[in-house]
Amino acid sequence: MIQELKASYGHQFEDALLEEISQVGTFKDVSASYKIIEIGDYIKGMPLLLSGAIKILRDDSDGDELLLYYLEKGDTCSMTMNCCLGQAKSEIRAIAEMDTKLIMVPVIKMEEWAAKYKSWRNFMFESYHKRLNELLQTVDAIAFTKMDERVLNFLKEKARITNNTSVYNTHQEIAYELHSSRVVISRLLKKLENLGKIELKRNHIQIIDLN
Amino acid sequence: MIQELKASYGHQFEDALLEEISQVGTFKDVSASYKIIEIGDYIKGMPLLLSGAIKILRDDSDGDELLLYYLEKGDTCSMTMNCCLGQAKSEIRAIAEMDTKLIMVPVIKMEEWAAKYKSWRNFMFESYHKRLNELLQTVDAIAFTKMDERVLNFLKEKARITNNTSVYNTHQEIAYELHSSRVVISRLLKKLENLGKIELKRNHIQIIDLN
DNA sequence: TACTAAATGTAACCTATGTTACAAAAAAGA
DNA sequence: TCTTTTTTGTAACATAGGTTACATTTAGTA
Repeated sequence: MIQELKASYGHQFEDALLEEISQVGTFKDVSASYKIIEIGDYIKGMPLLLSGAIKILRDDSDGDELLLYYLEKGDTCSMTMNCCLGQAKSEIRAIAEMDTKLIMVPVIKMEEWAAKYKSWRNFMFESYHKRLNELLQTVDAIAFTKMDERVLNFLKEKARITNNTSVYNTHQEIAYELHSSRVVISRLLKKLENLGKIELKRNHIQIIDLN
Repeated sequence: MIQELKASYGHQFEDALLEEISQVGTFKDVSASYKIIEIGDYIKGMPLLLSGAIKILRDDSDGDELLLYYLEKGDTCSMTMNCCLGQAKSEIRAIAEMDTKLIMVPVIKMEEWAAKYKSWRNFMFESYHKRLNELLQTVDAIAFTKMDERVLNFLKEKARITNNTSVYNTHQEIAYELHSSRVVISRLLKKLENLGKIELKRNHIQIIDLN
């Protein structure tokens, strides 16, 4: 574990901190589409991502879903950090987008290390910072851009995250994550196909050129 | 200044910290609709609100606007904290919603105090926390609720912030903040009037019952 | 008071997106 | 192979919200 920890966080954390993390943290290896956190869950630990990716989703009361952003290697979940301070229940759902390795750190350590290690403080602030900006981009996307552009951006981002020019999602799944309907997504995807940007297959979408 | 500072922050900051703040902070008294931060501005200080309220707005590239949330007494701007770490340019616009008193703290102090004072660390984390949640609510509003409900919520929130049952905005101004058009807002306000929830006057809206 | 500018009301129309319904194609099982 | 389920394609229609255009009202001010 300590090697993988160093590979992802060695450049920013002191050895003493890395040591402490490996002492109290528990290693987890979750497979794709495993549900890590559900809305309303009480948070027991703070995840430090080693590899893979996690998608963070928001629900409304009617069960409608919306993709907020992805977490990747070196990231942690600010929402989790949130829960340690104020109310303890999760406001979001976290699902492994692919096979993912992470370390769970007990929440009590957060505060302790914030006092003790400058690098940890910076890490926490930077995480909040990144997440705020990602949420801002989500706001931009839903407030200022239309669905066709959002579909395009979804494909781009998903291809980047998975490092694959094929996106393995059904139209229905994309509709859920963008909070739209299957018919609308099929329609827009067909347009993108006619523009020569993608090719539609069953269960996946082959990306040709998204520019 | 030290009295006003204590009134707003005395319960959460140690005396030593309060003392330091009053040493290095500069007191500002800005009047309603004063533009405190513009998008692209370089941030020189971190604002601590003593009284009044500030609205935080997001723009897209075409100049379209969107109200993100309000800051009130005891709040600070997480976006500002952001700028000290990563890139220094502001992603948002901040405008005084009413006459507002605040203290500007030099950004260098942020880091220093985070190491020195536990209460300051907590304050910073809590600010991020609050802001993340407020952004989440903004996401909810634009993703999951329709314009009529958003108008209603705007009126509620504005009335709460200003502590006044009259909302002094033109329909055009509301349209800007909700990223809609004047005609649409007029239409929806008229519906609310017909429902007996409000009364429309020139330049302001009298709230009757928003439930 | 008369003129001008700002704010509001309203109709008619347009467009993006969502909904319903059903057919066709592909994959998975039996 | 035959049957069933999942996925995709497509038409027809509904609706919220945006746009244009113009009238009316109100407030400021010359």
